[in-house]
Amino acid sequence: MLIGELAQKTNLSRHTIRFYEKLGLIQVPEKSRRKNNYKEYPEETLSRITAIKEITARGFTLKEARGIITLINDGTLDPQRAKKYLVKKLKLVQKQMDDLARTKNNLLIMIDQCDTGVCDVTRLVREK
Amino acid sequence: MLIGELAQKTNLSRHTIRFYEKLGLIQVPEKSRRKNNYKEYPEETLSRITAIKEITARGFTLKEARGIITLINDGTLDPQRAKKYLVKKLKLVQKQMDDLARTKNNLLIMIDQCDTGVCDVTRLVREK
DNA sequence: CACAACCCTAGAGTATACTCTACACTCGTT
DNA sequence: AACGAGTGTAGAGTATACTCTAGGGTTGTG
Repeated sequence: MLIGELAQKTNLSRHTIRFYEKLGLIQVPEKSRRKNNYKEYPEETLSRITAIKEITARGFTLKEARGIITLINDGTLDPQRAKKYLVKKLKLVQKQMDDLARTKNNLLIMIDQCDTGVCDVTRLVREK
Repeated sequence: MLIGELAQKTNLSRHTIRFYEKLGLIQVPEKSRRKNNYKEYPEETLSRITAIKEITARGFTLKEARGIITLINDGTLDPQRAKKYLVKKLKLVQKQMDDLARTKNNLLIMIDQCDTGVCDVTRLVREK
C-alpha cells in the first residue's frame, strides 16, 4: 500500500503519516520499498494507525501512544503496570476537568453579570 | 519599579514579563526609563498583570486577554458585546469538558479492565 | 512527449506560553 | 578596581501536533 492509499484509508494527510514516521510511531522496513523508492506500507500500518487514533482519542499524547505500543509489543505491559499508568493519566485528566469546571463557573458568573450590568472582566481592568 | 521588583511582586519571571511586553500586553512608555536605560514600570503595570492573570485564569489565552483589555480601555466593551464573547468561550469550554469526560470514562473502563484481566489498550494494538 | 498526479527528503512554519542563552552595560559593595 | 547582582536587547529552544514548502524523481493518460 502506498502512502496515498494509506492516507485515504486512515483519513490522515500524507504529511501527518510522515510525521508519525518521524516520531517512530510507524515503521516501514527499508526493504519494503518499490524499485522506484516508493514506500510499501504493510497492512499492519493500518491497524497501527487505528491503535494510535484510539489511544490518542483516550487522551494520551503521541509520545505516550508510542510508549504504550512499544510496551505492548515488547510484552512488557502487564495489567498492574498498565493500571498504574492509567491511574496517573486519570489524575491529570481529573485536574484538567476541575480547572475547566472553575473556568466554566467563572464564565457563567460573568455572563450573568453582563445582564445585570456588572461586568466582572471590565471591573478587573478598570480598577487601578 | 524595576523589572526585578515587578517580577517578585507578580510572581512572574523577568522573562515572562518581557514576553508579555513583546506581546503588547504591557507597555512601558519609552520616556519612563532611568538614565541608565533601565525601564521604570509604573504602578499600573502591577494591576495590569493582575488583570492578565485573572483573565487567563478564567480560561482565556494571552491574546484574548490583550483583546479584552484593549476593548475595555477603549470603552468599546459594552455588556452585550462582552456577553457574546463570553458565551462563545463558554461553548468551547463545554466542548473541552465533554471531551475530557469521555476520556475519563474510557480511562475508568480501562482501569477496571486491568483488574479483570482484559486490558483494552492492549487489545487495541495486539489485534491485527 | 507533455501533463497531471503521484512519490521522495529535508526542513520551515503555525499556534501557545513560556524559558533560556548570549552578550553587554550598570550598580553597589568591598 | 574587582565582584556579584541587576538590567538591556535579540533571538533560540521547549513542548505538542501538525501543516506546508521546496526541490526533485516517477507513473499513467492523451
